Amino acid sequence: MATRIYVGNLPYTIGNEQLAQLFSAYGDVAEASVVMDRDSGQSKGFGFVEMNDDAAASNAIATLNGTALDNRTIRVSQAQPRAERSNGPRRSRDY
DNA sequence: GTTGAGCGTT
Repeated sequence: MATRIYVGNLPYTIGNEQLAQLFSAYGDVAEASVVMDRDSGQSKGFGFVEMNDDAAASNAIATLNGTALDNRTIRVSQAQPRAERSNGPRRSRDY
């Protein structure tokens, strides 16, 4: 089972590899990505981590949630499903 | 700075 984790309130100094290493301490990280702004390339302040072991993921969430990283108190929780990028909600012609 | 895209214009 894979668990996807949302990590919010991240410092802009955090990258996807640092995020991966942060969570890899609690279990095997399948995927880790910090959301970057497409235009500026800067971190949006949050990211996502996917772990194969849901127990390790839950442990990582419980441990890392509410902890201060750099100078920010990060928010860690299970991620919500993301919109489909192939056929997302079109807002052109919003009636 | 708090839930991810991409779009090249439909």
